[in-house]
Amino acid sequence: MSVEQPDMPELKIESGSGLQTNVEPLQLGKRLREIRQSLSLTLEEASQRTGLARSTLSKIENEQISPTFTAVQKLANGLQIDIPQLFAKPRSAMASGRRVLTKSGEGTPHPTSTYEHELLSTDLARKKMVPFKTRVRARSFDDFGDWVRHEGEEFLLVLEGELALYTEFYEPVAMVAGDSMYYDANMGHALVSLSEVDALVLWVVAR
Amino acid sequence: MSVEQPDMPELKIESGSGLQTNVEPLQLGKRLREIRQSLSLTLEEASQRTGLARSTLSKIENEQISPTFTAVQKLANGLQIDIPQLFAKPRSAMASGRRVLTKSGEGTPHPTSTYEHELLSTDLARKKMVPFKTRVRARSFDDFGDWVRHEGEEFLLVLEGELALYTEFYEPVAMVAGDSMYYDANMGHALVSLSEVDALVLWVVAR
DNA sequence: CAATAAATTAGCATATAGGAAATATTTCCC
DNA sequence: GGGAAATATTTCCTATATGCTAATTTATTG
Repeated sequence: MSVEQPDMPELKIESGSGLQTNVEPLQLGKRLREIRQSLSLTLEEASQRTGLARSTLSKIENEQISPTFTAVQKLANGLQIDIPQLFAKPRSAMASGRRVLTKSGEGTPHPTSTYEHELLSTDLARKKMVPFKTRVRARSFDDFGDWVRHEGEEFLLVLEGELALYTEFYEPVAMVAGDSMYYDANMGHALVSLSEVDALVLWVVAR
Repeated sequence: MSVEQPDMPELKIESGSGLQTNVEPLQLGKRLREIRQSLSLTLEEASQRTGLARSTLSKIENEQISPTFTAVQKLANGLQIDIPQLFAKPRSAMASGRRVLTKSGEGTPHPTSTYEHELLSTDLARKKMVPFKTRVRARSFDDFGDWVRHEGEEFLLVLEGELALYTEFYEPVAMVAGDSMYYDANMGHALVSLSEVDALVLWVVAR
C-alpha cells in the first residue's frame, strides 16, 4: 500500500540552499561592527568581554583576518549573541511587508485518504509557519498505515466536531470544538473523527 | 500615556541566552562528522568538494584544530549546508515528545484595552509558535495608540464575528469567520471588530 | 585471516590568526 | 584651531591553522 503522508502536504519549506549558487559575501566583519556598536561598546570593552585582543577585533571587523572558530565562540559568548543569529542574513533582507488573505473555503485543496486539507496562504513563500484547515475523514486509527511524523512543532485547534488525537507517547485524548493542542511533530500523531460528521481542525506547522 | 502592547502578550520567547551560563561545547567537529556521514562521503570526497585537505578535515572533526572562518565557509559551501544550520543545536537535543492540551476557555487570560487574549499552551516553554485566541474589543483604529509591531510572522484566523484588519502598507480589509491572513508582524497591524458582538480570532505568532 | 579502503597521525613548510605595543585617527573640550 | 583623551588601526612577533606527503592505525569486506 502506498504509505502516503496525510499530514503536511507538500511541505517543502525549502531550506534556503538549492538554487542559490552565489557564494554570498557574508560580511561577518560588518555584522560584528553593527552588533558591537548597537551595544555602544568600544573595541576595548568588547575586548574585555570577549577575551579577544583589541587589535584582533579591529582586524576582524575590517575583514583583514578570518577569525578562528574559537574566536567566533568567544565573540558570541561575550556579546550575548548566538552563532546562528550572527550568520543569519540581516533581518532587513527578510520579510518586510508581506500579507496574504485567504477567504473562507478558498484555500488550496489537498485530499488524502484520511484527511482533506485546505492549504492556506499558499502563495506566500518562505514562511515560518504552514497553516491549513483539515477535515478529518478517518474514523479509526487503523485508517493510517503508520504514525504521521515530521520535523517541527504543530499547533492544532478544533473548529468543528469531535475527534480523538492519537499520539505516540500518550493515551489518545478526545477533543471538541475550541480545544487546542501543541505538540512536537516528530512524535507520531494522527486524528480520528468521533462524531457523525467529519471534524474540522486548524493546523499550523512550524519547523 | 502608557504605550502598551496589545499584541503578543508577554511574548518572551527567550532567545536562548539569558540564564544559561554554560559555555556550551558546541562540538562543531562532531556535527561536521554527522553531516558528512549522513551524506555518505569519505574524507577524500569531502576534501574534493570543500577544497580542504583530508588531514585538515580529520583534524577538524576530531577537534584538534579550530577551523578558520573561511574554512567553515568552504565547508558550508561544499557540503550544501548553511551556516546557521551548522551551528544550530542538533535537533535531537530539541523537542522530542512534548504535548500540551488546552481545553476550550481554559487558556491563560491576558486582557488589554483593545484585545482580550487567551493564551494557549502556556506551560510549554521554548516553543516555536505562540498561539492565542483573542476577542477584539476595539471598535476603531484610534483605540490603538500606535501600530502594533514586533518580530516574526503572524497567522490569523477569524473564528467568530466580523472585523477589519488594518495593516501599515495596505488598505484595511474586512474579514469574516473562516477567513485567514498571514503577514509579517514587523509591519504595523491592528484589529477592529465590525459587528455588534466582539470578533473572536485565533492568532499564531512565530519568530 | 587477508586484502583493501578509510581514517588518523606525524613531520615539515607556509600562510595566516592572535596578542602586545606603537602609531594613527577621531572626539571632545577649552 | 589646538591640544588631550579616547578610540581605532597598524606593526611586529609568536602561535597556530592549513596543505602536502607519507606512515600508521583502524574499519570493511570477501
